[in-house]
Amino acid sequence: MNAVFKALSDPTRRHVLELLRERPMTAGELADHFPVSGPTMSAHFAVLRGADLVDVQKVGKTVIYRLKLSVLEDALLGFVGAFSAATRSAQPADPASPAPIKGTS
Amino acid sequence: MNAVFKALSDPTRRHVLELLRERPMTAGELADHFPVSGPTMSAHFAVLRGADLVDVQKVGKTVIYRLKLSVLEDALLGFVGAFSAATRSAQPADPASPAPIKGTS
DNA sequence: ACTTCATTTAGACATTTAGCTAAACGTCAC
DNA sequence: GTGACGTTTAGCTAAATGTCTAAATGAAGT
Repeated sequence: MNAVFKALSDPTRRHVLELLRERPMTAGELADHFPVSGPTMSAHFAVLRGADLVDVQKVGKTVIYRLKLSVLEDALLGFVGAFSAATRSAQPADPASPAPIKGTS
Repeated sequence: MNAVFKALSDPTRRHVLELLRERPMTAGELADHFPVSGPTMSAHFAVLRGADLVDVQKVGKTVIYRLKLSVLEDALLGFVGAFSAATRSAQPADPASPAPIKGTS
């Protein structure tokens, strides 16, 4: 899960995922969308693979990348979901009320 | 939004947010949960402030941090939400079907 | 005023990261 | 097999990041 957030911390990689959201694409096709070198893109792909966010399929001399949506959803929804769930009942969020602080008593 | 994902890329900072999910806490109280120095925690807090993920309130000689849930939700749900929405109608995700690739034709 | 406590700032250091070029690897077409 | 193409690996540099200790700041208590 850490790997997923690490992968998402780079704008280029997030954009790659957004492109893959529409349809699977080859490495070269993805790379065409960015002003960086091929090897740099390859490194980004490696990070996405390391986070298990993409599936790889070699077809001839091209490599097709495919989004693994469930992994992305599990990580992000799992994380933010815990917050929302736990907060529907607590968290006054009122700037005027100091709210109890423990430990510094 | 980039700042939010950058902030979330570190496990310590994610853990801080999870602690703040329960209730607001002072810097020192938060720091007690981690095996790193005070200044290191202060740097993490600065990143969270930079991402606008926390509110700060100085009370006497302590500083109270408060989670800004809406910012977290907007970033994460906004991002993953676009994926899920766009995908409910497309994305076969079937390993057996190559799916059409454009550009390499 | 002096001290003490909570937190941040400053400065240093090691590691990681994103980027590059050049070279290697695999596959296809000839 | 040779050459071209798509992609990755290797090796490098510059910048960013996480960590530390020491020092500065600010508020409270004596």
